[in-house]
Amino acid sequence: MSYPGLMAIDRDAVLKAAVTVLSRQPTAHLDEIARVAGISRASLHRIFPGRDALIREVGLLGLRRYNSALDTAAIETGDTAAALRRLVEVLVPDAALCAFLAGENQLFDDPELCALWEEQDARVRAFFLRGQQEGAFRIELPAGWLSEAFFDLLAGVGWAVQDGRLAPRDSAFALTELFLGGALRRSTS
Amino acid sequence: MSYPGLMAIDRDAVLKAAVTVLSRQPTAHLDEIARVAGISRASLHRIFPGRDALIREVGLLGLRRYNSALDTAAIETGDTAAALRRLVEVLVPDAALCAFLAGENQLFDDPELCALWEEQDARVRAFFLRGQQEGAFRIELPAGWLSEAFFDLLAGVGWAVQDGRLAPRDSAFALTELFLGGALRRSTS
DNA sequence: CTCATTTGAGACATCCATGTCTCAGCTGAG
DNA sequence: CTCAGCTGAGACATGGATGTCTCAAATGAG
Repeated sequence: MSYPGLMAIDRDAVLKAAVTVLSRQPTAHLDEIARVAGISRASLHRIFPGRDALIREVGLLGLRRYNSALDTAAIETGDTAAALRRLVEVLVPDAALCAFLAGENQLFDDPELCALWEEQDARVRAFFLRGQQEGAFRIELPAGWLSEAFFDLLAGVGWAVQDGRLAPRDSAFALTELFLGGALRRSTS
Repeated sequence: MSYPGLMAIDRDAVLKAAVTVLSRQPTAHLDEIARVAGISRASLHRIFPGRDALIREVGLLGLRRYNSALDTAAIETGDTAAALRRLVEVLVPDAALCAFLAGENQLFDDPELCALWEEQDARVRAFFLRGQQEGAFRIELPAGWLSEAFFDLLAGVGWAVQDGRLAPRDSAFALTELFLGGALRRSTS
């Protein structure tokens, strides 16, 4: 007998494969995605009704992961700089997923996804605003820009890691240090 | 009588329109690009043989602008931090073009474009390496990562400005300050 | 083993963007 | 005005990805 849960397992594996392919090549064919996922195009169609549905699911997965990362890092709690370091640690493994989100602007035509994103982005903006009010983050830079730039760098980490230009081991450090401390060396003379 | 130069004028205007559309929606139809450019699809096809040719031209334009920006900013000359500030000033007006480049990974299938990019990226990497050796940039962060992160942030500026989330007037400051100084406020207590 | 279920390979049909063509209208030089 | 050339609108063909189907092979429970 087959139980409905079986497909759920496949779904996750397929979604993961889809992220791998789509984050680099948003226009990749379904054949390619199916190949990387190790299933046939027919089975891919059995799991997801069509391309749009697949893309949407990947987007939803990304937003859910991002949101749960905000929870796990407890960004509303305690020192904001420390919270950001936690957030990076949690988020870096899903950097490719965020890279996909960053590159797929068309995805926000969907009202539900758009609303979800807006909600989460507001949360991150509020986080940076709190950090500014508490004196941790610079006030010359708009909180909205900090939020967006952080996400852009996260996506950049995702691309760099996938292409082998950045070691996964170093990615969290590279992101945290550059974003928080900047490229400029502090004069220690 | 018509002179060959006339089409060159149209080319630039069309390319500019194409950048506007494609940087946000890489899969935009030619009809949409033609509409934004204010010409018919037929004329668009008269200027560029096809979609691939158009995309390629936009990519080439981006690479050329990026390269000439490196020249204009004279990144091989003098203080590296000051050079980076100059580079940002020169590059920010073309941020949308860089956003297009950042999102169009498939573009580097073309050997010529790929070689051009590699050449320019090496130049930027050398710039950051020089800055590190001169004590201006932090040595904990790989020069390659600095180069890539800079470009990612530049693309982020392009997207943010196009969507009205960042004022063009503030974009150079936002980019320079975040990249060089980071988000963390220096303790002045 | 037996049978129900699932999967994969392939053959279609369909849709849509692209590429090509024609022709009428406009423009600008003479 | 006259005419050559450019442009836009639209029709049409084409190609390629997608969506749907069938059937044989593999799987796996009993």
